[in-house]
Amino acid sequence: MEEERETSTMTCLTPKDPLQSPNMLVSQPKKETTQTPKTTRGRQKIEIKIIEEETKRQVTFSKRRRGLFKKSAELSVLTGAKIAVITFSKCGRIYRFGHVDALIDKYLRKSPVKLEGYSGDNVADEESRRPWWERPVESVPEEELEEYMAALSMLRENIGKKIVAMGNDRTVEMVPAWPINVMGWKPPMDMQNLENLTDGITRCRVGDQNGD
Amino acid sequence: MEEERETSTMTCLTPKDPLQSPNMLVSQPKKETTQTPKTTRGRQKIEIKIIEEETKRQVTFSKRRRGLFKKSAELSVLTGAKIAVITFSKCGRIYRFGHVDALIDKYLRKSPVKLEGYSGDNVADEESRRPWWERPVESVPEEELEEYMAALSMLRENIGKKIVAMGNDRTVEMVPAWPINVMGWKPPMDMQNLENLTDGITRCRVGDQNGD
DNA sequence: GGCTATAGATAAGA
DNA sequence: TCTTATCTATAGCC
Repeated sequence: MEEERETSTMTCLTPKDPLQSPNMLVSQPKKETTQTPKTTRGRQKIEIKIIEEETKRQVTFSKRRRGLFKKSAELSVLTGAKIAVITFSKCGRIYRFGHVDALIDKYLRKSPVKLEGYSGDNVADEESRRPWWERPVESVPEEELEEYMAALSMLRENIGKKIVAMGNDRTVEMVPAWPINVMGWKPPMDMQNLENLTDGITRCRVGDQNGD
Repeated sequence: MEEERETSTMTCLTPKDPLQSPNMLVSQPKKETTQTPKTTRGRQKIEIKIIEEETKRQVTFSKRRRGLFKKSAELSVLTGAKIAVITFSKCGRIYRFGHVDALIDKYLRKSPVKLEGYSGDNVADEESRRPWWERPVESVPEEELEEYMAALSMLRENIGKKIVAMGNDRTVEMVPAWPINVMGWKPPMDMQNLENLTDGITRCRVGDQNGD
């Protein structure tokens, strides 16, 4: 892979291979003749760099975002992982995948509850490495916990709901019943469990079983 | 595409095509003969459903997560979008892509600053739909703003740094200088700008130019 | 981890 | 949007 088929590292519009006789389709016993009778150029290799052309960039963003979300959904279903994706398009439009709010929440909970006063990495005791909901309340400085939880629940509320309320600006909500709802791609029945993508809190502790 | 090549919707280990003469490689003028002399089965079509087998699932998670992150990086570079991906593997190990903390922060900022007292969706005035940093301070209830910002910066601090401090548990930090750092895939020079993935605040207002 | 061959994603063009 | 031809990701193995 990555075999550098040719020196197409400059532009990808090398003006060769001019598509002759555009009426021949597949299953043509193409030999080593230099001419390839095709109807289109097919997918061209592109350089991974900013696409300057406005229209082209939008098309690419749309296609690839769709692809990315589909991949996310597949990974999620195949492996049972919880996944969240947020994209900000170049001009601030937001697309989300997966129940981002719940995941962010979950994500934040994995952080140690101690904040400024956190003494460093030598806190190796199991206690601080557990998600807070499994931790005895006493092990946490009261004020911090309260503030933290308040912040969390506050933020959680907002993340999930308020974005939707902004539907009339350029922010786009991308969390339907189906994480992906692209045309021509209907999720198989097996993907129904994507619904629980971020439902509730998995009781699986940090370091409980094997890693993956 | 999606041509349902055969009824392989059950398992993917249909015991046919037993790999005969495994010494022939590519550029073989394969005709419509039923037998395909290959060295491997190649990629097999799989059903998108939970992979029960532990080992297999882990391998798939690893491969596909890598692919997902690569796709994310590409999308980001190609279109200039800011992207964050968080994955929780089945047993709580966290993988992040992109500067998630900054993006979450940015994401949160798009939410209306008013919290509990928020009067609903009828707040159509431009003011509330702008990111807060472009909003006159007077338009925001003082206490709320203060609390909100405090929470944000607090969380921001944590998200980025504390997770790293947990390196000795099963949580894995995936935000190197390079969003992707997979073996055999070295980012082209053009991808250097991934560094700024979430740097600073884009001055692009909501609804400023064209959407994408 | 690395290798093949195939499944799947997608750049161009219509 | 829809199609086509290619490029790229990855399932099954070692």
